[in-house]
Amino acid sequence: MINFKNIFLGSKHIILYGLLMAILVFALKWLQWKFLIVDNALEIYVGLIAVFFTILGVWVATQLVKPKIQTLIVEKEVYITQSGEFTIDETELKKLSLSSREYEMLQLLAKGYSNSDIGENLFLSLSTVKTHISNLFTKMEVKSRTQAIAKAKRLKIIR
Amino acid sequence: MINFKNIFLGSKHIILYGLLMAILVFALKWLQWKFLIVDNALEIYVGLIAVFFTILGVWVATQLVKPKIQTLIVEKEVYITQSGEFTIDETELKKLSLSSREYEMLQLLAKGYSNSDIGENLFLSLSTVKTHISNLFTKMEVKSRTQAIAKAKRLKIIR
DNA sequence: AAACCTTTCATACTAAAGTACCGGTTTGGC
DNA sequence: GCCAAACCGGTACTTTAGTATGAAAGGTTT
Repeated sequence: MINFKNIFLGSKHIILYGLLMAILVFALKWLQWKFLIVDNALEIYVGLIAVFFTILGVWVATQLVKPKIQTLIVEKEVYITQSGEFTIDETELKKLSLSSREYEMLQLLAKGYSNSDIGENLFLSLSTVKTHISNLFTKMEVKSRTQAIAKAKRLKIIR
Repeated sequence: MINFKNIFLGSKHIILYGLLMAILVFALKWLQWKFLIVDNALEIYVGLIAVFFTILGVWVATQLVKPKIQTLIVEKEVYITQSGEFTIDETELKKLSLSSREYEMLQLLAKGYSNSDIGENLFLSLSTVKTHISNLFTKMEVKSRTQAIAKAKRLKIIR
């Protein structure tokens, strides 16, 4: 996991700090100019003191400050075998955009019905059954009823 | 999870920093003014500078310290769909007394293979495949490949 | 109203599946 | 060695499946 905070503090922070120091120096210089209260030696001295004690502060802190604790939550996947409960994959089913008759054909196909069986069951002519099944195959991109059954089961669109 | 620290450092941090610097500048100016009049107190001035920058250094360091990562493992339940615990009904399979080739045919039938597909796969002639499948149908007491597939799945003799 | 999809049915045809019967080889058990 | 079963392959035939194309009725959407 990327720690944005570290990146921020690791590089930009230091740059920012340096810049602020530079600005401070210039600000002091400007103030010095403006108020003509001049004591260059003192400014340099104070600046060195500042830098030194800043570094000292950092060093002291790194030696004494307790390390921060960041909690990283890791999800461990526990697999639970769910017995039997079959659910139709509605997403996959909608993708195919089958008509109701076509889906009906598919269900009966999977039951092992022949074309004439289906016709007799749904009171349709053999021609009609063939037409529906042919269209079904086109939509499912298969070439035979057995392929249709295999694919339908794989996609979980029939039980 | 929202990291308040990032928000703080992201925008308010800079403002705070600026404010601190402004205060510092004015403080220095004030001190400079004061101790130019009260000359002997240079040590106090430098001391204050030292203290201030030490604190600043500590503060910077605490911001820079790399957080120690504590890993917390949380269990997440994942439901895996049926296939995990499918077992072939050996009893039903033995009842049919299929030969190894016949059973092989059945498995490929269920995959949606055509007779010629099977032939090419197993390096058998179409005639041989037909013979095996025909014998398979007789043993299974079915009349078509789709019926064979349906029955085989019902009896749980194929996956 | 026109365009589109679904459903129904038809004919004609090709491709594949399935049956029946045949011959031959191999393999494992008695 | 013999027998039964499995295995491999073939021919011939019937049946079923699948494709192509068209047509008509009904519903929905634009």
